[in-house]
Amino acid sequence: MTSETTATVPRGSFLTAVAPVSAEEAVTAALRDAILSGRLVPGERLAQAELAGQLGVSRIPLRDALRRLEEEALVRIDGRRGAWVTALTTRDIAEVYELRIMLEGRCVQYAVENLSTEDEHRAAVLELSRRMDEAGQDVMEGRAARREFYYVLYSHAGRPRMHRLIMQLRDNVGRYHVLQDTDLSHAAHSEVRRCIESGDGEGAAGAVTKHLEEARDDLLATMTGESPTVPVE
Amino acid sequence: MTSETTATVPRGSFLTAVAPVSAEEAVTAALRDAILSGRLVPGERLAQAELAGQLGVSRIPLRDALRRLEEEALVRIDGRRGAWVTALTTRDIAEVYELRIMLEGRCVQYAVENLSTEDEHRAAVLELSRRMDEAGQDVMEGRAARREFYYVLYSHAGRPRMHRLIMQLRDNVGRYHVLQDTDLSHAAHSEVRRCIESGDGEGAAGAVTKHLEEARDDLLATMTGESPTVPVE
DNA sequence: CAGGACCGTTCTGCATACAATATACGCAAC
DNA sequence: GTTGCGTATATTGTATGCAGAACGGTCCTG
Repeated sequence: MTSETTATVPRGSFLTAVAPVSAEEAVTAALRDAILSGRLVPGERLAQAELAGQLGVSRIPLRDALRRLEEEALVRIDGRRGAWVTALTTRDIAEVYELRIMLEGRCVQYAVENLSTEDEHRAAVLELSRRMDEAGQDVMEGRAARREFYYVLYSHAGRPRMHRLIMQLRDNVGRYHVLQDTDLSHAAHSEVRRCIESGDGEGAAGAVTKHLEEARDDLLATMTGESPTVPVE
Repeated sequence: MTSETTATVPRGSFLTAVAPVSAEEAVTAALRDAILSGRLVPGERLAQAELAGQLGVSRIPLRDALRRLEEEALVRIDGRRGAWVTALTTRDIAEVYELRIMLEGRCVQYAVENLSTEDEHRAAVLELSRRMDEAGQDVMEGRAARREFYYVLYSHAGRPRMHRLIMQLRDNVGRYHVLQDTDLSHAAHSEVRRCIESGDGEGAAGAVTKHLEEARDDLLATMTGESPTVPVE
């Protein structure tokens, strides 16, 4: 009940997976995927009528999707003037990483500690970890595998708000990474996996924190040299 | 449509921003105020047509308002079944306070440090602090004053995401407080004010953290004895 | 008498249509 | 040549109408 329904949305310029529940949800997923994958670049204008026509829906669910993505900070809606794909400045990036470091360290610690007493869940998480390591060849596939791994891992922290927040922050900065730090990430993820196996929550927190600090520094270093991320206006 | 209804809606208790902008924004403010003030209690059903009629607008802006409040976790929308005012469990309360403690300690420290070099802004914040102390007689007025004080204070941390997040978390648990901890709060707020005057960021962080821990314990103690906060279904 | 299925009602989600506002272009005045 | 204003266009926000799903009640059946 997941893949066959892609035919419901016709001329999908950007469209990968469609949720079969409501039009708004399908449009949200399509636009989110387009933004995260980079097909819709930061600063790009999002015209309601144009997108609605491309996705084969009315403007109402599309507006709802834009508003939802605005709450996820992927889209910026400015009064009656329109909507654009959010463009982050280096200051924004730094803030997002500061929040991630605060939240993810704590979250992964809770998750690892909880998993130490839930063998079947831990096995599933470790299976995702293994798949994450294997899918390192393709760039987008590796990114999706990492996202799913941490999504499931953090879901075991027993803190839904924290979990949701972290994933939003991840998605926000993830599209800015140029993806050449795979080896660096690989080491950090292996460390996290060992901590899951040994039930070392604090160790996992330290590994995640260190990994995030390195990723932040790496990203900020690449950004400072370039143009300031497409000023929206 | 009727011009009279627009006058009833605003109720701009805290000056967040600007004047009469859109119907959706007015409806959002009205519903948010109703939820935070307790006129709409947790678990209450929110029917679109009924609320739209009461507020004098169509169902479209009202739907938008409900979706926005859902993102603020004040409303829960369940598929095609309807919308309810969010009811928090003790576990939810604990998580929200854990997040607040993590975020607000850091945020107030940044704010106080930044204010130490911006005299005019610091004066404005201290003025709000004074007004907060004076308006302690009326319950709702005191709550609004506290909210505005921390809103403005935290806005000087230079971290808009953190600021927005904190205010959402505040609003979520604020409506559950029974408001008899005013003297306790008063001492904590005085401590924060002294730290603002002296530029002691770490001291402010400690005061806020301690205050939040006490407020959390107080709220959880009152909730455990009572009924489990209106189960939604 | 209890349980389940059918049907009417009610509500939500979506599409279409209309109104209002921001933007862009052209023209005139300085 | 530049600046300010007025009009035309484009785009968003909102209202109304319609289709489909969820809920409640009633009737039928074991």
